Amino acid sequence: MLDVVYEEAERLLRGAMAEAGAEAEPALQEPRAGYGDLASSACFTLARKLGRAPAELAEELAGKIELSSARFISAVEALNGFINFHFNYSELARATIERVAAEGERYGSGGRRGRIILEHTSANPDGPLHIGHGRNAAIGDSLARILRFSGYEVETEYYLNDMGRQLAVVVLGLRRLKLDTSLKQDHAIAKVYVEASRMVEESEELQAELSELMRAYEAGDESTVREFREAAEYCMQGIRETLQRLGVSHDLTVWESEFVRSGEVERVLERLSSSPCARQEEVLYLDLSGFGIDKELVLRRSDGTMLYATRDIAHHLWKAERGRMINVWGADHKLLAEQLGAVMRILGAPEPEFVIHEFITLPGGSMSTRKGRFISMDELLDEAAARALQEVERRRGEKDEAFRRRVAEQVAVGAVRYAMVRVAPEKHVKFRWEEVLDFERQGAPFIQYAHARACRILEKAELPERFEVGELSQDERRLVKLVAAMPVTVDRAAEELKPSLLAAYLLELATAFHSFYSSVRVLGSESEAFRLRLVQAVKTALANTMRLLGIPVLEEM
RNA sequence: GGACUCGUAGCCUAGCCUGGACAGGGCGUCGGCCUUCUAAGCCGAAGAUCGCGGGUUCAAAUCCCGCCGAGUCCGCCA
Repeated sequence: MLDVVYEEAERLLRGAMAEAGAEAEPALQEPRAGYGDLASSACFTLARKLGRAPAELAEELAGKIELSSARFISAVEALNGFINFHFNYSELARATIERVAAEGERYGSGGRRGRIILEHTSANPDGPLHIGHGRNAAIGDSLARILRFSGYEVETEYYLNDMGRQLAVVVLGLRRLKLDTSLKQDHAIAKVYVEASRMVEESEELQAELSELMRAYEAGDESTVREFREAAEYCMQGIRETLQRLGVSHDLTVWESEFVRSGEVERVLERLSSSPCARQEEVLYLDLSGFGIDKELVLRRSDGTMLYATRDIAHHLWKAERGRMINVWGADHKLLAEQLGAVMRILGAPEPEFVIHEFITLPGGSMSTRKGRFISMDELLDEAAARALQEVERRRGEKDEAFRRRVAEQVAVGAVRYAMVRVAPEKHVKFRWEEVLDFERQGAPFIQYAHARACRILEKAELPERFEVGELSQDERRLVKLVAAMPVTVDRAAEELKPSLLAAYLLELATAFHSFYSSVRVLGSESEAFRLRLVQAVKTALANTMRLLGIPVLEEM
């Protein structure tokens, strides 16, 4: 809705500039509080160009703006060299409320076109997802939801690294250790992995067996392949369970080994070996210094076997056929991301886009599945749910246990997902239990509560067809503007691949709603009809945006 | 040592790409608000040399250079 208002302001401003013979970009921006609803700093640019004072120009242009044709802009003023626009809130309120009502669950969706293959999570099948993987999954899944809502056809992919040393260690461990079937599958695998890693470290014999195992798997030895697949699948069952709990799913699981077995990796090597960047010494490698990457990229070992990066090139060539590639990767893969981009350019293929996130570290340092030093997502969710349950019991003791458990779980999932996505991905996070588990802070529960409050008002009255828009309060204007801003915010999040924008948006909308809720009554008030419709619109905007971040939408809590 | 990312009040964070009006929030602290739609809420107060130093500009948290601190990577690992 706000896009229409922006266009109108731009049209008015351009008209005035044309009349004054002073052309410049409209430079529209969100003003600071107290300076209207929309501002333009175009006069500063013009001032330089024309050698005049910004304030004087702003006065002149503001005077030339013709408001008679405007629908959503009601006033314009010049101040400190800025041109400030004021919205016609009764008009904007009516248009917004009607549009939200008409579009319902689709409000905020866009008409973008194209196919995207989005890779995220992709944790090694050697144990449960830890909180670092959780960050990846939350960002990736939110992006998938956002991009779909924007109109793209999105295919999400879990790239399964089955050719690494990790899975081989697990397989070796399974040959001589008892699998603890009392544990959740991924945790049972982790236990084997930790123990087997230690054993391998201490025994040269086992190291030899491990190398042999990896060779046999790459060669496609039938029984070895079965062992690897079974081990990986067993672990993946546990991982998928956790992801499901978080509301995360993948359309495809792509096994790294497929590209070796299909011969794609071999073909990639042939194509690359004729590149001017290719060097064949004991190993085949690419000199990528022409792309600003000093580190050479080894493609084939002296024993003829391939490396992870080589297989990933084949993987990306396959993906390139399916659509625009977006990868959500951890910061440890930054160099590989750059190298991959360069190689795709060499091959004349489209380059993947990356959303790189920094690490979550524990007080003692970074996490390691191999050393058993990590906090799993299961642990985090259980802890969050237990803590949420205490809160629900304290507040809603009168409700039955099923209700309390369901709400606690949904609050926990929302809190965890929100916490993972609200911080910009490039920020390094130091994990502290108190921060994730503190529901007193603004976060998902605060947002879920705003939605529940809206529901409780709406369930007590019929939604009126007709409504009068009178003079709006400060809170009502804020709500109208925010609801109207939802589609442009979603569109920006999709464009910039930033789910965190929606996290910030939700917080603002929930804050405005809580403030509105405490300052005025809806039911029984003079403007009941309008307020009911406004609450309905806020509820829709909240719910639609919450779904994009995978935050459970609660009617009651 | 080199490359990349981050550095905003006691703590966490937005804004930085696309430079503009007194740097937004939250936690914590202090003080108020439950006989009316759920107080997981609301209202108010105090709290910031935007890491440091230089430069560009009418204007710098934002752009450029240098330095310091933190994280990550720099394997014929994945």
